[in-house]
Formats: sequence, structure tokens, C-alpha cells
Amino acid sequence: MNYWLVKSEPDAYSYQDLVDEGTGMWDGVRNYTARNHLRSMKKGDLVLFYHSRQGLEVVGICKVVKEAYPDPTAEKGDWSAVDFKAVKLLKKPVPLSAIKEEPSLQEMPLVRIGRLSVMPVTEAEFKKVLEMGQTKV
DNA sequence: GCCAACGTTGGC
DNA sequence: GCCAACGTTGGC
Repeated sequence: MNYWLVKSEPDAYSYQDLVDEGTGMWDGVRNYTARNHLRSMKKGDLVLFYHSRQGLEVVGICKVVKEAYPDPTAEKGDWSAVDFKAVKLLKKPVPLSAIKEEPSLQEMPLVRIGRLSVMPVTEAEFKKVLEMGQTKV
């Protein structure tokens, strides 16, 4: 079991949109590092859902229900998409400012590499974020 | 809206 | 193959 974090601008696609859809396609990634992370995802992996630009907080948990397949929105190039299903809304969203203040979360790419939109998270980091969000899977 | 950080592109 | 210029992302 691996753990991940994905970012989305809620204006474009929010956690609530995923809840409404049931199963959502995670497409449109056009960054090689992020794409490679998508391809490493396995069915059942748990994913933190983060709202960028607006919100700036981890809002929910979802899981991988379909592993990487060719991104249908890519007109050219070698890109991938995966499918997610919403698992649980965090009881308390975890803001970026709180993550930055938590010593054990300083190594997260979310803090270190601002621009990356799909990133791995360690089990310890994942659990810590859930704890801060007062939520259990 | 600004700007820093990072990735990509293209000239040499 | 290096590196400057440019574009994009995303926090502030």
C-alpha cells in the first residue's frame, strides 16, 4: 500500500465534485514527474486530496480504483490518467499553514516543491495528516 | 496581481 | 550538451 497527495484547484475540480461523481478521472496532468507518480499508483492506494490556489488545505481522502491508462484528454504526447473514488471527507481540513508548522511534515514535497501536483507521501506523513484532520480511514 | 521556483524549449 | 529565455504553477 502506497500513499499519495494530489492537488486540484477547487474551481476546476473540487473534492465535492469527486464525491458527486462517485468515481472521477484524474486527467490533464502534463508534467513528467507527476505523470510518473500517477503510473506508480496501485489499485487501493490512498490519496490525500488538496485544494490549491483556493482553500490551501487537505480536504479529503480518496483511493485509486483504476490504475494508469492513456489520458483521453491528451491530443498528443504520452500522458496518463487514473480513476479515484472518494473515501472520506476530513472532519477538519488540514491547512497548508498547519502542515508547514508541523515538524514531522517538513519533508513533504507539498512543502518543498510547491509546483508538483502529484506526489508520494509516506505512511507516517499520511497518518499524521489524518490525525490533524481528526479522521480515521 | 505579483513573483519565486521549477520545467521546458531552443540557439549555439 | 550547455544555458539563457520563456511559460506555468501556486503561495502570498
